[in-house]
Amino acid sequence: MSIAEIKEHLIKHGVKPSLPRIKIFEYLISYKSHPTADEIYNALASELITLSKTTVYNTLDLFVKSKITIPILIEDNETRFDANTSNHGHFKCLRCNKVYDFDYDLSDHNIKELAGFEPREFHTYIKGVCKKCAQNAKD
Amino acid sequence: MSIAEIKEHLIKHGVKPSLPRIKIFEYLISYKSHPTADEIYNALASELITLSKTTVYNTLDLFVKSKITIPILIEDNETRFDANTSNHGHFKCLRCNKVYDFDYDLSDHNIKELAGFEPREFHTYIKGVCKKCAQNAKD
DNA sequence: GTATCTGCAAAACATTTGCAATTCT
DNA sequence: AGAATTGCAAATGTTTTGCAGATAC
Repeated sequence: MSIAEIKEHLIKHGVKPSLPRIKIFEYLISYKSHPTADEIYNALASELITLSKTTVYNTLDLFVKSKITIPILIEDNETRFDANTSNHGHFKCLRCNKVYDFDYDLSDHNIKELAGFEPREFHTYIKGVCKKCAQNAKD
Repeated sequence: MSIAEIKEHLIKHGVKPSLPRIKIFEYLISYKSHPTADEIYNALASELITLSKTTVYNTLDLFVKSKITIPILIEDNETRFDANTSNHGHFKCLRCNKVYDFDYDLSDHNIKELAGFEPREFHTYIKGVCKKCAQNAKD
């Protein structure tokens, strides 16, 4: 996604495309590392030298409310963020702590017990050991 | 589960059955409300008048390590706990904030993209509006 | 020129840590 | 006594809030 496309994307979802907002969104989509607010702040602070963590938090809150970013609650002491809002799963490696995406659309599965509930968001998380770490352990 | 059965359950999983531990575990299984550490503390403080939050946290950590309790990370500012360790899903109502269980065994579904990953824990969360709240909105 | 956006400093809140007191065997 | 458990007080770390200054339209 180019800067122009990011701007359009933000505007389409009612978010005024200020520089911090564009940069934060760009970071989310180009690194796909599901960063924390702190990681985003550290990554961008050298470029946006007046950036504050408050703005990072404000911006992420705005993105979540505007449905262009979803919070990933896979670890209890940190919230991670993902600009891929399509239904998919997250896999967290217990060794290297990286968070990977995987294709899985929970909403595709008809969960009979939900009868009566009106679902809005679907979240699928798996924890375990990733391929790389499992391989390293064997070496 | 009776007190005697709770004791046995704790011992079987390597947890010495002290009074705070028994009471905290009893609270988890009898209320099934997926309480936070704070809610557990408030519920038990009047009975166990010397109870501290540290002990609640220590005990919950011990339960999680001993695999007799799982942390529920459905909300970013709170960790909830569930003594039902079988694979199942959680539904959080965005209106009344209650967390409900539903039958869903993610591990039953063969997730092809996981090839190479070694899964250990499966978590399924859905947010939306529960039956009761949806009904009230119509009244 | 008014509304929005940004960012500093302080506050809030859940959780963790260090360590001393207590309990259990 | 010795080991494990408990609990107070302080620290930690993330996120939120109040408000003032900057920016945009």
